[in-house]
Amino acid sequence: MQSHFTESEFRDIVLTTISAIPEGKLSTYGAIAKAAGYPRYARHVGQILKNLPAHTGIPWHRVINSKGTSSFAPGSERHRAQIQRLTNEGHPASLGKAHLKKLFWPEIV
DNA sequence: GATATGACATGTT
DNA sequence: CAACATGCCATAT
Repeated sequence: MQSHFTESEFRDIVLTTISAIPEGKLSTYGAIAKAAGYPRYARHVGQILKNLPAHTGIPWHRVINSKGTSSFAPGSERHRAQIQRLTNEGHPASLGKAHLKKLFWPEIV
């Protein structure tokens, strides 16, 4: 696969995939990458979301790391925002791996 | 090209 | 459970 990123094909499919996460469910960077058809591109999923505008329809807050935690620096604005929204959608403050597995979203678009 | 850097993941200590 | 080590791969310097 060489650099698909030039055409932003990867970016589009990733955002589409994330948009498909049902409310109340969660997913991880790795799972999104995989579902999008790019295994091992977990870091890049993060890179894409990082450059995402603050106000967007993309449910970026439903994407967390494999530990079940927000991948932000504690105390940062986005970190709180994510936790806030997740709590809002009915998730416990601290997500264990078991919990994460239950609410996981493994579907292919 | 070489090195450093990431909203990551997984396996060992 | 936490800290560390490796693997991963595009981007930036």
